[in-house]
Amino acid sequence: MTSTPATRKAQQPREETIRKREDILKAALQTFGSRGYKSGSLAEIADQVGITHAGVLHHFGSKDQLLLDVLVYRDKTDVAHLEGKHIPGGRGLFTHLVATAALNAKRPGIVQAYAVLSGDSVTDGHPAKDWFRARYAQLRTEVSEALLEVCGDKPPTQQVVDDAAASILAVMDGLQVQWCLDPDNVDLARASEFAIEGILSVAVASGKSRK
Amino acid sequence: MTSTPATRKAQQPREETIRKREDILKAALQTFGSRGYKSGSLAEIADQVGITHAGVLHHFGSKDQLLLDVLVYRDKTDVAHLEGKHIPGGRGLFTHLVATAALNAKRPGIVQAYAVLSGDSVTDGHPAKDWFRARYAQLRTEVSEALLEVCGDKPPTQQVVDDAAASILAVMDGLQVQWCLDPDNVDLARASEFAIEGILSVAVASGKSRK
DNA sequence: CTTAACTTACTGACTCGTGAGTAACCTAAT
DNA sequence: ATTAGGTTACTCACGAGTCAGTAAGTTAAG
Repeated sequence: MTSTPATRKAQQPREETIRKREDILKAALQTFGSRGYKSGSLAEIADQVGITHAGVLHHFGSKDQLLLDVLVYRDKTDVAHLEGKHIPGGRGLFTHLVATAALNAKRPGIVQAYAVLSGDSVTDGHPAKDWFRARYAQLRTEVSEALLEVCGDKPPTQQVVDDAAASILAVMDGLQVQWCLDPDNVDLARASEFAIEGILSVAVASGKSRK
Repeated sequence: MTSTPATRKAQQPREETIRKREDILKAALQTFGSRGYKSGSLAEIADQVGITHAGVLHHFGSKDQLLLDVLVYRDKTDVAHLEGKHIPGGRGLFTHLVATAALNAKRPGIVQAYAVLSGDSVTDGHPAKDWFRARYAQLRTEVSEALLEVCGDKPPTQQVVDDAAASILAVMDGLQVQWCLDPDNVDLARASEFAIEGILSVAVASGKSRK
């Protein structure tokens, strides 16, 4: 099985193939994002890149695997357009989140995909449940750390930090759902900024007022 | 065709039938809530109440219609256990929301159903999209009105009211998703209370500080 | 009160469509 | 010559909706 031959180099696929795979990932994000995982068919994805559904399976092995690959691809490209490789910490994280919300208001497809797939992931036996759990756990940690940094030597209780971190992510996600359903009556960018800054200030204040 | 005989009264279905229909609705909420709309099959629902999928269709006509009926049923029972028939206004609304969050932490099934179905609803052509849109619109209005009432004669701007209302609903929904994925690391009740009170206080303060 | 006419609440069997995965084969590049 | 990147042609499974029939109840007439 694991006969990875040391003599043979890992055999990177051809340039063209890499591009093709990326095309498939884009198409899959589009399809899963707008129809959901179960309803999004391999055939529809394959169509978009001009091959058959069996061709897609050739590259990704199974539908489940494709979904997982789509998710990491989506994350990778999302971080990619940041100049530095990594998300900032401290106050910068929160301005970054606000900026992301503003950016998102201009790419409904991405927002819909996230709303659909994160909701999807809480169904029983969903293939991406672990992925989403881990992702949220990591995001909460990052936000918590940034929050502590902002508070300096007057940190709030651990509970407040945890609640604030979860709440900030929650409000962003929840607003995206409402915005997808009713874009004319929800101002995604503005409401996100209001809520993030609000929760942040309450959390920071909670630290300052401790004796 | 339209020979509705005036002589015959509208013929309410039998007691037993009403109970059966309710059983089906409960089963459907369970199934759609845990598997999603597309994956939840009529056969699985029918099994739970000891009939066949054709029997379910006899009562509800189509799967789409069943989903819609499930949603109104769920809302109805949710409000039912409130002593007064209607949700309170003013400050009471917010304590009610906090109480609901605490209650929800004890009924994971309901929470999962809501998380799954609201996410589901933003997919293209989803049968319950309009229903959810209308529901959120109404909830936002109710929260906005309650917020204005709390602020008294020093109301914030309309924008702040709108943003706060959407944010409060959003944070509740978002926390539910995170809690479904990772109940050990998210305290649904506590975080909901923190966020609701926090957003509320920021909004109220925003009104007071206006000149 | 009984019987006939009708309705309700189903079942079982079927159709029609869809969709993932597989296997065999083809073709072009290395 | 071999492998990567496909295609065509399947299979197998599932799921919604239709339909004919049936058993049980309901209503009205004699």
